[in-house]
Order: sequence, then structure tokens, then C-alpha cells
Amino acid sequence: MGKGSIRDKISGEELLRLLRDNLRVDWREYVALVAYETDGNPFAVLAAVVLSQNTNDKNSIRAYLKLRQTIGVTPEAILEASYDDLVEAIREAGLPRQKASALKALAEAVVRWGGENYLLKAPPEELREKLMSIRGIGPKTADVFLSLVRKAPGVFAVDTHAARVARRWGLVGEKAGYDEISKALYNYFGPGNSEEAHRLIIALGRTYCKARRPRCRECPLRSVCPSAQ
DNA sequence: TTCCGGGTCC
DNA sequence: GGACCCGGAA
Repeated sequence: MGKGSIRDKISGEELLRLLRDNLRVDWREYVALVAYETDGNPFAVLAAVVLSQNTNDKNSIRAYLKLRQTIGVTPEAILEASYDDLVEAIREAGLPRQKASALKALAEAVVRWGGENYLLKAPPEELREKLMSIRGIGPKTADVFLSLVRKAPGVFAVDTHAARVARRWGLVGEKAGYDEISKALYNYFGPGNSEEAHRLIIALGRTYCKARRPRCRECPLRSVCPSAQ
């Protein structure tokens, strides 16, 4: 099965260019960016990323907008709302009880940390650790925030697309865990490229490198990908 | 009616 | 490896 790595065919920089030239990223489709652009406050972005967990963007954007309209997306508003109202507001995102609890815990933590300013000022590594200590926030959610809002160096958020694509590119083995995949992608694309590369990989994963029945024959990377058929 | 997409915790 | 969940497509 040793299929080799895409690294042997093309540099990360060249691959980035190839992706950029062949895929269109619709930024409005990403709930984190919707939150970033419409509200801009760091808590709202984090809340939006929580809503997007295990949920397609259509559902998470709808849930975000409803939350925004019925309760509000600030730590104070989330803490003030009843659990049941919160669940109702975010229902369309799926896993609403789990996410309502996560939002409550996040709001509580942000208040304990002295407010949203901490999210903007804390050293990224310390913040990552603290975010991940909140039940309902894992590495992906923390890393999306750190790279999108904090532009933290050394971060590459790994969602289901990034993990699958990294495996198919031969950058990591089949059993690689989150941190290993994240490091491999970061090192390959290089500093400063995580955000763009991540968006493009998501677009690639949706359009060509799909979980089932990948469309290798039409894929713009077919000549360099070790998994192309 | 079943299937799909999509992270975190246990 | 199972539990948690929805809307929409097949």
C-alpha cells in the first residue's frame, strides 16, 4: 500500500497555487466567517464554531442567525437565557443539548477570565489549553478560532476534510491523530498559509476529494496525488 | 425511509 | 467504538 507522498511531486507552495487557481471558496458559506463579519466579536466567532461542530454549514448558519436574533451572542446573553430556550434557538445545528451546554460553559469561562478581551490578548498556547479544558470545545474548534481570529502561528485546524485529504495525499498514515495531521499540513504549506490552505482543502474535499466516490478523474490534483486512480 | 455530513466526550 | 442531532438528498 506504500503509495508515497504528494511532497515528492510538488511543493506546498506550488500546490497552494494549484488549489487557488482551480477552486472557488465562497467565504459566506462558513459560519465562523459569517460571525466574524456580521458581529466581529471573538465570543460570537467561538460560539459559531461550536454550532458548526458535526453540522453542515447550512444548518449551522441558520442556527447562528436564530441564536443571534432570539437570544444574542454575548456571554451575558447566553448566561441569562434558560437552557431550554438556548436549546430551542440552536436546534437546527444538531446536537443542540450538547452545544447548549458548551455555550453555557464557554460563556461562564469567558466571564471568569475577565471578559472577551482575554480571547484577543491571551498567549495563543495558553488560550488553546484553556479553551480545550471547556467541555464541548476540542482541538478543531480551538484551532479555527486561533487561526481565524488570532492569526496564531503554527496552527492548522483539522476538520474531517483536512484529515481525509492529508491521508490521501500521503502526508500522514491512516491512523494519524489530530496533532500529527495538523503538524504535517502546517509544515507542508508553511507559515502564514494555514487559513487559506484550510479553506481550499475544504473546497477540494467537497467538490472532488469526497469521502465516498471521490472524483479523481476531474480533480485538479490528479497528476500529483498519490491516491488518484 | 434510509443515508449523508459533520467534532467531542466517554 | 458508541452517543449525541439536525435538514435535506437519495
